Amino acid sequence: MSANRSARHQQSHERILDAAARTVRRAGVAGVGVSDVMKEAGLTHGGFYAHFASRDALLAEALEHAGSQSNARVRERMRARTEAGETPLRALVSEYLSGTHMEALELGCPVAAVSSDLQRSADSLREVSQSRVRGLAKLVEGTLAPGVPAGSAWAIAASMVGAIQLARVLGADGGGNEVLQACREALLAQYERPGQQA
Amino acid sequence: MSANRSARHQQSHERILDAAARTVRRAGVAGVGVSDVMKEAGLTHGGFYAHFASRDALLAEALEHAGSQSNARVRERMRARTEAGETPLRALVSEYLSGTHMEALELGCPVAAVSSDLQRSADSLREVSQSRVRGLAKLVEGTLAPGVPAGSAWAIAASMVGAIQLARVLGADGGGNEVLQACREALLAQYERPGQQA
DNA sequence: TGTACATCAGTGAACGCGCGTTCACTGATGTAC
DNA sequence: TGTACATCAGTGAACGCGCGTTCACTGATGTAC
Repeated sequence: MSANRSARHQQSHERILDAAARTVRRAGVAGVGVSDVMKEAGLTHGGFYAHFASRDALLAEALEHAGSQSNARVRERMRARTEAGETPLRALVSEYLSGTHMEALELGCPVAAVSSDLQRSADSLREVSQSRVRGLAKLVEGTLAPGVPAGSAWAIAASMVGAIQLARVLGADGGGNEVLQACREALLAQYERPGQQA
Repeated sequence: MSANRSARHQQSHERILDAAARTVRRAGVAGVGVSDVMKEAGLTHGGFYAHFASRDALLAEALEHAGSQSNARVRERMRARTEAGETPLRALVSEYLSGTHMEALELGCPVAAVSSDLQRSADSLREVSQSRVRGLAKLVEGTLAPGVPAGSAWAIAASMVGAIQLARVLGADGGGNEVLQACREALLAQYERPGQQA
């Protein structure tokens, strides 16, 4: 069959990465344990070093993975909204600042999930951290109405990241939804121009 | 002299708390080690449990301490600005989103420093986390111009927290200052009304 | 003022535990003839 | 098609280390007379 050794190896690699990408968002950078991740991937800890040079190397790949995964997820959900007539900005804001995203720590935006860790991340994570942050800004930039200065992308990205974090700290039953709503309204009031189309 | 045993004990307690409040912001919740904190307070690790029931108890007190410390610091710096004629909102935004605050992780706002940790904080930290977040919103609320809806405090707090985090990830030489500037401008454009006074 | 005693903040060795990492081994898979 | 061999992904015991926590002890400080 087509399943040569390399393919099996690669499948395991991806399962490990997937588990780590979920774990790092759920438990934070310090909460990623080699044994736990391997167990979640259906393996034992000993085989880890056939896949990654070190825990640090795993973390860097996992962050990258979480970022593109989450990006793809948001973009896809946005598409349904823009096709229904929402402006790109409204689609993004509605998805990113949704109750669903607030509760989906494990599958959500890694920048929001671990930004405090990234602030002080070791050299091995610095690069991927910055590229994830820039990726988020790029995502926002693509939704700006014409005439809105490009620097606004940073203001919007910052609002979204901060809002979902504060909302998560308060919890859904502690005022989190009100925080999200206030931020959605503020962003749309300031940056959405009526009549704009995808 | 007036230095009875209780007073000495209390002085040590405060030095430990101070060290922990700095450490938790610099290194994150997971980065707080009992031995290191005690060493930074000029003591050995063995004496720790005469001061705190557990590491968790220290963390809760340290967060509280960091919060009021940082709050007092911001309020004081704001006073100089409002006395010079700035609106309270501008004073807050200028201080919170300053390069100084970006670089002063250890003495800055603990919500911004450890919010990712707070999102998933254990039960022992949940309460103090939420009260710190609410405290930040209260600080913002006190600066709102008349007529601005109270819910805006959440939008502003979220923007500030997110902005300083993204700026820190990028670093001063990686675009962090631009992020701060974009956020300052966005917030003032949306919420500051000219002619308002402290 | 001086001596004997009680208090108690702080010391440092020791503990059990879980972590990241290593390594000799197993056993399933694919290849050669 | 069948047998012998090579490859290599994954296993699980073991390691050194640093962590949070405990505890018997020290020695400085304050009190009693």
